[in-house]
Amino acid sequence: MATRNPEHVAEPSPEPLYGTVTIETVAKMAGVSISTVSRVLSGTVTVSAQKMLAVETAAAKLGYVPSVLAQGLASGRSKTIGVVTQSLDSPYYGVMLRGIEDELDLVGYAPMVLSGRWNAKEEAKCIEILRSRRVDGIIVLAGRIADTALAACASTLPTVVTNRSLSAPGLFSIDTDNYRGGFEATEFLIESGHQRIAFITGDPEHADANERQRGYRAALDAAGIRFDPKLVVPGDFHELSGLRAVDELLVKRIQFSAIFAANDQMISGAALGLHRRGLRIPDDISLVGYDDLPGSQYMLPPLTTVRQPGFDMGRHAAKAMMQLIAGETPTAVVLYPQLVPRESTRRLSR
Amino acid sequence: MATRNPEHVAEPSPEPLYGTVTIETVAKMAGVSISTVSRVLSGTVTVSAQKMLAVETAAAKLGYVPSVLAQGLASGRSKTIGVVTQSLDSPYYGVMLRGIEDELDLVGYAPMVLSGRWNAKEEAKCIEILRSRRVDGIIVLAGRIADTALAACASTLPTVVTNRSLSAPGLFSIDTDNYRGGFEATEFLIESGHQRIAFITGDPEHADANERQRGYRAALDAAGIRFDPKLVVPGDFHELSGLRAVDELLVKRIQFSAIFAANDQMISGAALGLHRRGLRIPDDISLVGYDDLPGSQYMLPPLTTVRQPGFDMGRHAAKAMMQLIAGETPTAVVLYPQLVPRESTRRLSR
DNA sequence: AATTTTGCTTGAAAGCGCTTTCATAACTGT
DNA sequence: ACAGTTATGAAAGCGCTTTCAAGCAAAATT
Repeated sequence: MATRNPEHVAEPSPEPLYGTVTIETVAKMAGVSISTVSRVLSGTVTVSAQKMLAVETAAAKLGYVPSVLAQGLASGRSKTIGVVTQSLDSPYYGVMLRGIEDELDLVGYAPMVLSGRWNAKEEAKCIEILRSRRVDGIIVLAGRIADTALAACASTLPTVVTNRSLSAPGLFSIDTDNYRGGFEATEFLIESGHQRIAFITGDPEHADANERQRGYRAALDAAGIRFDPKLVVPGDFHELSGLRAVDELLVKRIQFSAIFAANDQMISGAALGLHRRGLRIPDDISLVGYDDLPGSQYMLPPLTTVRQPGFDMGRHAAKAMMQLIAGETPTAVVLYPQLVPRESTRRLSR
Repeated sequence: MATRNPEHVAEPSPEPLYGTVTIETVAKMAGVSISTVSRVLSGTVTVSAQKMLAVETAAAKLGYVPSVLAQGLASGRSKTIGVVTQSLDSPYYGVMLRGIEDELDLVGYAPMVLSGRWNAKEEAKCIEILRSRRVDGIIVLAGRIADTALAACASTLPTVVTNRSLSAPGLFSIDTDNYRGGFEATEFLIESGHQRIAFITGDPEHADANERQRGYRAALDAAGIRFDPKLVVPGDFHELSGLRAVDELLVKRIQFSAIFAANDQMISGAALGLHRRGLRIPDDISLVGYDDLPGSQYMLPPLTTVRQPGFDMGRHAAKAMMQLIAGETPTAVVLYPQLVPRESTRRLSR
């Protein structure tokens, strides 16, 4: 909206170059001090309607975009929240990121997402980078970094961690009841008549995976089914480990009628493994996953799984972060996993 | 040359509080000026070995982490590249993000990823936000934003756009040959004996989707197969639209022996649609997708698809950005899509 | 009615933590 | 001894926020 009339323009700057227009430019054009411009923009202090209008007009005319960098330096708040995820292309964490982004967007914050590439060392590096960029807080999604390291981080910067439970000053953790999720999944299978239920574990470094396994075990106990360690096969959350797990089970000729895996991705691998051996789902083997990834309802057959409220967890993590920053104690919310029965399981009649 | 401090002993400072340790703290402890500290840290100018050591020791002892914010303000370079993606949980763009992150990491830059949520307006908003944060450049992944808007952006800030081809000053675009990918996928099907090949389109706002369709059409022509508009069903890149497309095809009783979709996600939906109707893959219908998402090799059956070098595209986009920032003209690279035959297609014997 | 108090708007100025001239001082070599 | 190098510190910003105190009009006091 810049006037092209040269006589009205003081500076011969027809194309307002970004980065060139500063608060001072606006102040001059509006005929006020930069303090006033700052006040109008932040809206913290009352400014006369007349000057307010002048400033707003000038800012609009110049296409003024305040430098968040400068604001951050001056105010000590960068309006940025660092987020450490496992991988930028992880479907599960992706959903959580969406929740975080949505929530932060609402309050004028932006996330800076870095990935730890599934190892604690990289995560620590991410945190260091985020620190150097003076983020106002850090959200760690799951994370393999040690609890102590996280607590140390929290002692100097508001920190929120998801998918695990621990407490420390300045630290807020948000988790779902993985034990319960594991229990319900297993229980569902048992109620459907399954007795020989294999379990593919997640990465033992992730507490949530272990909790799910504990739930599996407890459901077995509750039903009076003897726990058979041969039915538990290690996995690492990725598809390939699910495929391998099935191979192992089959090669060792271990009997089972159902598989419960600590996440959907591994079940997906397991499904392929079964397919390769000519076994059908759910006719021969029933499958239950964990997470309910966006793609899981499109698996063939659609996967019975335990839904993790990833999006909501992301939102809550971001909300908690804002509260932490405001000096409040975040309100603890309880998020429950929920079994979503679909078509990868069948009732065993015998 | 003598230390101003009679006793050159540093403060104990047992718990170095982040944000409290500034360049000045380091300078004092090392007994030099802040200029020297800055020079040691940036390594741009030679500093005597003695002072260098003193500075490095002090910095290490204090746990000094420079403020990238302040550096950015002072130097005009924020060391941050803005990235506009479609959605933070999109599997395809996720892979590209990984490529970008990896490459930027190498040169000390960090990405700030924002998502346009599949619409041009939000994308424009993202760009505005990134601008306000004074990013040194913007990478747009695909994007629905108008070419002109992108060109305008590029005129004031180094810009790289993927998955589409256009040129403007300060703008670099990197794309794969979608026409060719579409052609090869279709050709593969034709060579396997298929004649009635349905096509599920992508979002017409994305140029790459249209190119793939053009390739489909061309392959048909090349083989002398009459193009039947009834075989082309609209999609929007998401799974559900693939499911709906199959429904439509089936309800209308249109004959076809294969489906080629503009991306893997839609094929996944289509597969479910076929499954629901009792049709088997590839026995009854052959399927070819596009992208080769991480999960596609675990589909049941594993999907024949056209691999997009997403990771490499991300890397090259980031590399090009660095060149743009350095004032160089990015070296154009050609990335080719590649057909990956798997098990969702079968040879038609007749 | 005259004067003091209160409350509000406003500009000047001091940073925030760095980079980057610029000028000075300390060394070279000839 | 004089120009030519270097290493170094002082100081001027970068674009904002945020005291601080001044200015001033309205309200309260005498």
